[in-house]
Amino acid sequence: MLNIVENLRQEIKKITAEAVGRAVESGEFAQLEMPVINIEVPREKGHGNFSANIAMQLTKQLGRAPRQIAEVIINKMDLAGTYIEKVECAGPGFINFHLKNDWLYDALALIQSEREGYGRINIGGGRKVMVEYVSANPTGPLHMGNARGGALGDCIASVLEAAGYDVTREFYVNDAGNQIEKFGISLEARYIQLLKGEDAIAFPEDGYHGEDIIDHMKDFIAEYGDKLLDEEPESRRKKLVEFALPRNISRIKAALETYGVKHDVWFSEQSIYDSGELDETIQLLKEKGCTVEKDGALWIKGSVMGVEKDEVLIRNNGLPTYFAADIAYHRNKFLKRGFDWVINLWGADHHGHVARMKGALAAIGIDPCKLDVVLFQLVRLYRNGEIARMSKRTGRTISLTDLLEEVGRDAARFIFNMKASGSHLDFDLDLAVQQSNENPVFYVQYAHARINQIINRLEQEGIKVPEMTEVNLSLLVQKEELELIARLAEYPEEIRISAETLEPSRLTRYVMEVAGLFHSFYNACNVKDSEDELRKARIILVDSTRTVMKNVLALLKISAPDRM
RNA sequence: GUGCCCAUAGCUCAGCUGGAUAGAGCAACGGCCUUCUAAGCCGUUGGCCAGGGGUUCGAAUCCCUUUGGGCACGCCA
Repeated sequence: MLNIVENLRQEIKKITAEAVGRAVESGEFAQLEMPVINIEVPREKGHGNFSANIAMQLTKQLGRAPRQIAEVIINKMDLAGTYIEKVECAGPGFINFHLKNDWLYDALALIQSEREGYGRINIGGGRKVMVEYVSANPTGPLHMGNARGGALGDCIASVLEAAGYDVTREFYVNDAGNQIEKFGISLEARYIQLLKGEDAIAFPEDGYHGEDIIDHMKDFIAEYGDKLLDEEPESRRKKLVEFALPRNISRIKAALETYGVKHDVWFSEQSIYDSGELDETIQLLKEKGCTVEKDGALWIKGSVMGVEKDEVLIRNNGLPTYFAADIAYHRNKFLKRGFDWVINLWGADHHGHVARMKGALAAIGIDPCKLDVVLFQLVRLYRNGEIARMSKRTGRTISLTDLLEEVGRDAARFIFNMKASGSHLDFDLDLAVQQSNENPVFYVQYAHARINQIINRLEQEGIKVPEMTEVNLSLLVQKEELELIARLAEYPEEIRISAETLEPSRLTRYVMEVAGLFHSFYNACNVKDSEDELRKARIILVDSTRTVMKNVLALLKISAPDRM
């Protein structure tokens, strides 16, 4: 539950503010308005562990050169009882803080005591947050967009859990409305075609042309034969949907499970109709004067949503739109179920929906800031250097299931989380299964396996991971050792930033860096054949590295193999 | 046409709320295995941060603009 880096930052902030305060008291500084103090980690190693830019910020107010201001502040600092070794003024007026190595040793001790809990922080304070993701159209199999959204949403949820939120993972099942109609019509057409020949009925232009529709009907006929041929079309379609929809949904569930994605709630769109919440919401909008009738339809005014155009809520055929249901659904999330924060993952092609959704929330009295929409760019698959669309096995569009069969869950989850959600993602199918240094998943897993083998080998020789009380960590002084520890110490901070930016891609990059630093350490520092005391200290470092890598990979739900 | 996203090394991408000399990985080139896993490590080469203006002590980062990509603009979801 501890974030060492953040604690240090706060401490340094306080020391700096107090020093400025003392300078004002003693008259060395004129009365001033304290700016927000920024403490950052400098890129350049020689610039210390932390750096403050307050002297530059004060130049205008004080009318003095920044370096002069910095000198005064440094002289007023009280460093007793801190990790700070020295403070110096550098460059145009930065105040750089250099820390004693003790902070690193204490970080290692923290990892040893927190173990699998290391990295967890509590910026969430147990607040209820919903992450709604995948929410694929249940009329067909999961595609690459769902695959990226699934990996991304699932990891966002995990990151928020690690950051101290009470997270609910939700799948919105679009089992109502127009596309279910279309699904029924498509099934019906295939049903008749299969029984009476292709020419018996024309397949609807805007129907679902996928092979899976035909497969459903083949199975239906195998089980029930032609008994629906003479049925009323409307009830026939209903029965066909009742047959096929649950099959699709359970297939989606199965595919997601293989993928390591498990939603806590499968929320049915139809239930919004059935519970009366849809009518309630529309009534509410009417009462608030947010709606207008024209051309036989009911519209929500663009003006109340802060967007240009009005949007249809109820069509002139009396049926509500998806948007109307979506407003009611979001009202349910916040008001009926009391979520403090809702995060939706949508493909970038839905971006047009964001502003009006937030606007509609505002119209029904919900703070739109409580809704965040993470838009992710679409995925392009490559095989043999060319864009791949079709599965080798099925000859159909590549589904999530096909992808998992081809590259496996670890590679899929890792690669989908390597890039920021907003950037386009090229997924190289060949690379994902390559067992080489070009494949980042293997690079990371190899590092973990290597660590594990070091510790195993030592244990076989009767050497165990020592207790902290019998270890002198200050023997760890080599560059490779210190850099590795420093990065391990930053894990809770990485969680914080990932949670705040909703970017789990930070963590895949982080774990790659840790792997890299470990490999460097491994090549520079021998563990097994070191002198006794040093070996103990190095075992602690290696074991801590294993803990951190395991924790990151567990969070991403990627396996951490013991040997490779 | 209007709106949103994007543009950084040959390629794929980082760069947190503006900070000091712009970073990784891959590719290319040169080294390192009788020693805990060479699926590894070390080193070298490689950049007018798309162009132009502005804001300021300071800009890849913020604002404006041009160009070049992607997407959305339906009584679809």
